[in-house]
Amino acid sequence: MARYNPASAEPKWQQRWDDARCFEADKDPSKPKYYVLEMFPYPSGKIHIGHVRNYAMGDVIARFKRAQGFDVLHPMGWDAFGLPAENAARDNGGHPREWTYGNIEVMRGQLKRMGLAIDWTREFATCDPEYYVHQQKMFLEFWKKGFVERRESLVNWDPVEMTVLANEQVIDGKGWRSGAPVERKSMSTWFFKITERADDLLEALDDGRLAGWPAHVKEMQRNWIGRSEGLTMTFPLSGEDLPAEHQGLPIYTTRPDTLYGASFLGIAPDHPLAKHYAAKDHAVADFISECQALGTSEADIEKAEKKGFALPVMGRHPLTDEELPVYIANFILMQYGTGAIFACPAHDQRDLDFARKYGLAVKPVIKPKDGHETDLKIADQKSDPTDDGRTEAYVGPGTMINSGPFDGLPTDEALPAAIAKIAELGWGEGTTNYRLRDWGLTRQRYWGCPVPVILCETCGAVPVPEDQLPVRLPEVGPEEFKTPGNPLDRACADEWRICTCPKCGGPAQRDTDTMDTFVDSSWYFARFASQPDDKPVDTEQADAWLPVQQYIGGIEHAILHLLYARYFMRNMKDCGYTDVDEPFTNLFTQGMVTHATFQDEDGQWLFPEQVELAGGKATSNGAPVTIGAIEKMSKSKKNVVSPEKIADAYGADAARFFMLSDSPPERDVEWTESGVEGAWRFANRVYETVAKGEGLLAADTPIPDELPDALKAIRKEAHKTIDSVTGDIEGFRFNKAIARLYEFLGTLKGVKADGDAAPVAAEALRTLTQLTAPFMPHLAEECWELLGGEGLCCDAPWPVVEDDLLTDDVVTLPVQVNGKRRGEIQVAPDAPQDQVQDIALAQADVARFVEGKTVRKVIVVPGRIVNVVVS
RNA sequence: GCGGGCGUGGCGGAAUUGGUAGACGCAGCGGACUUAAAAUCCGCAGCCAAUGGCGUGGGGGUUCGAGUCCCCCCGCCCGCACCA
Repeated sequence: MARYNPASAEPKWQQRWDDARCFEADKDPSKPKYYVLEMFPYPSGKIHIGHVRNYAMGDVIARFKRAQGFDVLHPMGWDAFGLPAENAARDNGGHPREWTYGNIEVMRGQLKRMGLAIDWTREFATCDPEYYVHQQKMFLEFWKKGFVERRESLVNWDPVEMTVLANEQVIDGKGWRSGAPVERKSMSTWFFKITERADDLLEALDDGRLAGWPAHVKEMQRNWIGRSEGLTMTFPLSGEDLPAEHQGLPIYTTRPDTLYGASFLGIAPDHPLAKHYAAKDHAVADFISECQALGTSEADIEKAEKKGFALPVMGRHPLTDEELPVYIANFILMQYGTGAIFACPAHDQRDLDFARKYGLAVKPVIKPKDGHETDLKIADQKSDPTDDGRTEAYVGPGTMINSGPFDGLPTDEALPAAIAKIAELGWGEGTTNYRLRDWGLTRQRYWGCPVPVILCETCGAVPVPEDQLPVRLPEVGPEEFKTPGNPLDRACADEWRICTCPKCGGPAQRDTDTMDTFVDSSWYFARFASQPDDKPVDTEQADAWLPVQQYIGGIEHAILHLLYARYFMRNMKDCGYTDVDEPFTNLFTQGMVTHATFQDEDGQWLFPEQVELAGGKATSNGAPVTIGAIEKMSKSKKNVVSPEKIADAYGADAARFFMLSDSPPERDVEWTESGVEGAWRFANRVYETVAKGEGLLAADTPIPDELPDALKAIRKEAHKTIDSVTGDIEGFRFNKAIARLYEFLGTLKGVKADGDAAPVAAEALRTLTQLTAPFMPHLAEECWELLGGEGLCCDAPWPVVEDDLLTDDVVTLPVQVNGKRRGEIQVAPDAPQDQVQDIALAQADVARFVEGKTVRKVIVVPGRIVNVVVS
C-alpha cells in the first residue's frame, strides 16, 4: 500500500485551497463572523518553531470555526519597522527597507508551507506607506483631540541605541534591547496621555469586559497601572534662600492616617528643591550625583542602604506645628507621586531604617490589633518618650493613638478622616496616583513611521497638512547606517528635513523622530478587518469583525503591546473609527518551545543535528556530549531546530501536530525528534486506516437503524470522540483533543469496511478525517479524497453529535469497601440503587472483604461508584 | 518584600471538578517479520517484601470517599519591585 507522502500532498492541497480561495473572509454575509488572530511576526529573517506553534494554534481555531459555519477572518501581516533592520544595514550594508521586504518574502514562503488557513489578500507590512499614512493621520487627530502632546521631560536615553525608551522598555535600569544602563535626559518628545485613561483601562480588567483573558495577564496589567488612593498635601517650608515656589512642599501619601507620626520630610534626589540647593552647595550636588550613580539599576536594591542629606530648611506640620527636618533621600522616586514624602518611621520600614540611621524621632500612632500588643512597648528613650527602640515598623491596621482628634479611631476610618481634615484646612486633597506613566511614543531612529509634524521657530510644532501625507522616509545612502544615531538628523536628510512652515511660511524643520513600533502594532488588527484607501478603517466594515474574538500570542506581550492596543482602541473610538473599546475579547498566551542543550567536552554548544542520541547517551562524532538544561530555544546555545528541515523530513502536518500534542498550549513544550516522529507515525496510521474505506463516502449508503453490537460500539466511539474533541478544541485543550484522536484511531485498528460494516466504517473514517483536519489539514484532504468525499475536506461542515449515541447501555462501576477499590460490577446506568447495592455486595471480590463484618452503609453514586462501609 | 501560578510514573502530561489515579504520547522492555538492522506490527509496563500493601512535595484535618476542599510546612516558576 502506498504511504502518505507529505512532500507531494502538501503543496498540492495548498494550491487547491489557493485556487478555490477557501480562506478569504467576507464571502458570505449570511454567516456569523469570527475573527481569530495570532500576534503578527516581526520579519527577522526566518520563521522559527515558536511561530509554528503560535500559528498552528490559531489555525486549528480558524479551521474549526470555519467548519462550524462561521465566516472566519484569519489574516497575516508584518510588524515591519524597528531597529534590527537598521542594525542589519549597519552590519551588512544595504538599506533597512531591502532587508525588511527581503525577509518578508522569505518568511511568507515559509509560512505558506505550513498550510495555514490564512486570508492572504489582506496582508500588509507596517512599513508600507499605505499603512502608516493612516497612522500619521490618526496621530494628528489624536493631537487635535488632546490625546497626544509634545512636552519637555526627562526621558530614558539608551546611549547605545541612541534613542529614547518608554518606561516599559527599561528593565532593571537597562535598555530592553541593548542592555546598556539607561541615562536620564531632558528632551522635547511626544507622549500619548495614557494615564488619562488609566481608570478605564483598570476598570475593564474587573468589570467583565475582559472575562476572556487569563487572570495572570490582567493581574500584571493591574500591577503595571498601579493605582493607589491617597492624599496630596503641602507642608509649609521655611529656611535660608528659599524661593517663593519652594515655600510649600507638596507630598503624596497613601497613609494619611499616620500623619501625626510624621518625623521628617523627604524629597527625591532629582526633585527641583534638591536642584535648587545643589546649585549653591557642592556637598548637595555631590550627594545627588552619588545617588544617581547608584541608580535604580542595583539588583539588590532591597539591601541598598538608606542615605540622606539634610537641607537647611525646616517643614512645619500643619496639624501639630512641630518642626520637621527636610532630607534628600535616596529611596524616594521623582517619578512617583510628587517626588516628596512625609515620613512616619513607626509605620513604614524604609522611613524607620532612615530614622534609625539619622537618629530621628519614631512616634507610634497606631496601636496594633489584638495579638500584636507586644509590638508596641512605650519605653524610655531620650529622643522621644514613645520610642521603644524597635527596628521593625508596624504597617498593619489598629487603633489610632497620639493622633489628636483621631485617637481611638480604627485606621480604616482615620484614613478618610485625615484626608477630610487636611482638605478642610486647605492644605491638600484626596488624590489618585498611578504607577503608569504617559507613553513616550517617539524614537530617534530612521526605520519607523515619521512623526508628521513640522517644527517652526515662530509657530512651534505644526501638523503636516493632510494633503501632504504620508510623510515618507527620505532615501539616504547605505553608509548613513554605519554611523551611530539617527540619519534623519543629519545632512543626508536635509532635503527632506528642511522645509517651510505650513502656517507662517517661515523656515522650519521636520520632526526627525519616528514612532515607537508599538504604535504600529496598536491598531493593525483593525486594519486587517477593513482597509480603505482614504481612511484607517471603514467603521461599519471594521466593527463587523471587531473585536478580535480570539487573540493568541506570547506572554511577553502581557503588558506593553496588550495595554497599548487597549489604549489606542479607545482613542480610535473617541475619534469615531469604531464602537469598540476592548480590541481582544478572548486572549490566549501560549508557552514557548524549548529544547535540550548540548555541549562538547570543551564546553562548546552543539546544534541538535550534531548530536546522536542512543540509549540515553549523547555523542557527537563519537565524542561524549553533555546534555544540559531544557531551555527556550536561542541562537547562542544552538538549541534550535529549523521548521523548514522538519517540514522536509516529516511534513508540515507532523510539525504542527506535535507542537500541539505534547503539552497544554499555555505551557512550554519541549521539542524532541522522537516526538515529531510519533506525529509522523500517527499520520501514516490514519492514512492506512482510511485507505481501507476507499470510495466509501461516494457510495453514500445510509446507516441502518438496527446494528450488531460491534458496529454500534464503533458508532458510539465515533460520536463520543466528536463530542470530546469539539469540547477540547473550544477549550484550547489541544493536547487532550489529540489524545482522543489517538484513542479513536486505536479503536478503528481492525475495523472492517466492507459488507454490512461499510456504512458504519464510512461514518467512522469520515469522522476521523474531519476531526484530524484542523491539526493535519493536508493529510485530511488526502484522506477525504481517498474516501470519495465531496469537494474539499476544509469546506465540509463539522460533524454533529447524535446525543443518544453518547450514553451506554451498561456501565462498569467500581466497588469500594471502606474506600478501597475491591471489585467492579456491570449494571444499567439507570438501575435502581437497591439493585446496584445487591449486585455489588454479591460480587465475589467485594464479598470477600465484607464477610464477617457488619455493613454500616452502602453509598451508591449512580453511574460513578459504589462504596460499602463496614466495621 | 508584594502579587500570581505550580508540585502526579523514567519524561511530557490525563483524571468528567469530591467518586476506578496515571488516559494519550515519548522513552523502556518482550515478541513477530528480517540473514541482519531500520521501519512496521502485536504485547508488557507506578512502586514494594505481590491473593496483600504503599502511592499525587511533607505533615495534619474534613468526608463513606481527597490529586481535587481546609490548616501548617518545604520546594520550584513567573510578574512587579525603595511606588510613600
